[in-house]
Amino acid sequence: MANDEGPTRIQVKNRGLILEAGLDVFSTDGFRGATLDGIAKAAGLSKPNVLYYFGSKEAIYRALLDTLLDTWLDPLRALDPEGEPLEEFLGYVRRKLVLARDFPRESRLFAGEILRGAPLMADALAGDLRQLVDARCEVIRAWMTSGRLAPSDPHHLVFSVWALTQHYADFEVQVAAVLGPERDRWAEAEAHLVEHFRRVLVMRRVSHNDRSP
Amino acid sequence: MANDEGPTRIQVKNRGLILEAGLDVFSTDGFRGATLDGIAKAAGLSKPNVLYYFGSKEAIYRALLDTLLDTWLDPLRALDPEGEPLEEFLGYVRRKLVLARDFPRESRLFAGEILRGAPLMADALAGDLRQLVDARCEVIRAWMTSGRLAPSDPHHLVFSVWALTQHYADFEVQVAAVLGPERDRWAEAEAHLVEHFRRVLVMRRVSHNDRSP
DNA sequence: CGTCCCTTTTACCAGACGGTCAAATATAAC
DNA sequence: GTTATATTTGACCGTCTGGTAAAAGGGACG
Repeated sequence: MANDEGPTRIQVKNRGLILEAGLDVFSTDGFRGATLDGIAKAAGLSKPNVLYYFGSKEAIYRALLDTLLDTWLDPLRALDPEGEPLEEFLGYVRRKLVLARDFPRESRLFAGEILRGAPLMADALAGDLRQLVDARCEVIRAWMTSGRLAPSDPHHLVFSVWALTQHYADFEVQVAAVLGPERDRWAEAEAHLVEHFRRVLVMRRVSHNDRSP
Repeated sequence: MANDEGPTRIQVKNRGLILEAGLDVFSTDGFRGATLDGIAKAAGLSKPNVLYYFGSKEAIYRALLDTLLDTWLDPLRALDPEGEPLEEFLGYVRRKLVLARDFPRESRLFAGEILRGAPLMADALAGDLRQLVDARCEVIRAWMTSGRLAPSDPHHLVFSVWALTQHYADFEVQVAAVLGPERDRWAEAEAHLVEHFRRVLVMRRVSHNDRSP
């Protein structure tokens, strides 16, 4: 395996199989709930063979988390300071929702890690994540102070995007149980969220009797 | 233990200790991640002694879940069809947020169970939960059709309350990492959520140029 | 004091789990 | 085909885990 010319075809294939299987198992059972035997079976390999590619169960989990945060933050990263504020933000919401819809296992893996106190991600959260969020929040704040978006706390606004989009992936069984099998959860969610954030962010003309009965 | 006169004082005390310890351990480690030894140690009892009160690890977990859903739905149940719609709904949001703030372990326990596909709660979700939600959604829908709340899908509106309030409990480490230690997460969250839902729900006068540049 | 029942502990088990090791097998290079 | 290396396997180990059995405390009541 110590090789000058990078990974073999077989290595690429099997590492991929293992990561895929690991994503399946870790996202449904959590780190402690997952077993090497389970991952090995899901990958179609023997347990020692899995350990030949990843030295330990934790190594597989870490490898998954490493790529995860980056992908997960792409929609926020893509928020363009030069664009039209409202459409830019709604685009962010849509991209985040698409991510949740197309990669629910990744969403649940991430959720499980955070839920348990992020033992392996604390650094990334306080580092890369916080930096990116702070930077984008400054952009949003500028949009607000220039009167192009209704004012509110940018950080909590971002939290609300995370919460609302990931809810549909992380708590899918609950959403499905309440809505029933016929309704198209994801289509409804997109319509609802876009309208929601439109109402939250569109500037309205000040009207002294808006809140009177 | 088969007794005519209900549980002994000592039974009440120890069952309480075990449930409290179980809540601690299950909410941070999940069902599979939790161990009887861990629960026993947290409760200050020996493992067989724990099993004397609850026949199995799963029995402790079930006992916790059984009481959980009811408490968790109280704020929604308390929504009064006769009240003033907007304040009634905002009151619901506040009560739900207080619950998340004061009982984060319960929130995480619930989140973990749903995240893993709700193997022990599927019935409750499709039964009691769905019934209550459907009923309250009818109330909200009536408020909307009578023009006292801005129209939107009541079910997704309820989801958004769940998502936004529980986010602050379930992903507390992430919120804390991004906001830093100084800011008062819960106070800010309340202000932000109340304003958020106000904007979403307050009827605005129709204005043909609201969305024009 | 003795008896009954509730409670607690000590010792233990069978299976699961993460991981190791050496041998066997496949693959590529010459 | 031979050799060197990469891959795969079966057997195994120490530990952890949920759960059991039986016997030892302990308190209320006669």
